[in-house]
Amino acid sequence: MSLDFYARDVVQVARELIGATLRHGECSGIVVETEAYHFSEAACHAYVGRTPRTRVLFGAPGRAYVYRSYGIHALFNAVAEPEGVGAAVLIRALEPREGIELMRARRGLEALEGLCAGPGRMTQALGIGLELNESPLEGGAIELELPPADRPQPALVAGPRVGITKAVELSWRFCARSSRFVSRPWPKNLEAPRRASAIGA
DNA sequence: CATGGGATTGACT
DNA sequence: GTCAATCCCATGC
Repeated sequence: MSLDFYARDVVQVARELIGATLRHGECSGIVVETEAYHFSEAACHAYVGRTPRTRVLFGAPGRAYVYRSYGIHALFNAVAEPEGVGAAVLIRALEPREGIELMRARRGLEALEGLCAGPGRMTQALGIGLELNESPLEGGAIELELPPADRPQPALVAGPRVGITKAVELSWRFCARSSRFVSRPWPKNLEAPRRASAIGA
């Protein structure tokens, strides 16, 4: 997947990453849930500008942004937008594909549906830690591969992002519509995903 | 240098 | 439904 893919509108990248394959070591899965974050809105870490923490968000697209959440969990993002624009796509859930027994061992859980259903659970299942911050998403320890061009893109639903208190009005969370591997049940009133860029919407 | 707040999860009432 | 765990880092004094 070329850098050009990531150097675009982060909301569009978040949509198109649904269906991609995320791989680390022997474990892999299909991305079924993403969220977009852009420096122009307050829920994004890059909202505060360039700091030691957010430097990677403003850096080259197509790299990993991995940070510690609540002192406990590692959350994995793909840096998007051209260099100089702070933005990233949070990968929140996978449909497990390879290395499932290793994922089960790491998670202490048998059920497929629970292995990668949530951003902290997913990184635990795949063994992604903070040391992978800034690593490239192609040719490095972590690989993010777009689905083959002949596979139709799955139907998406969009809704508000999970676990934030600012910029809650943005529908920048995307899920594969019928997937049972998403991090939480979808709200009752489904919202059709927006076609155009939602930056500033 | 002290403080406060999380892009969460799992255990518990 | 509620709540604690746990630590990095941005902020303010």
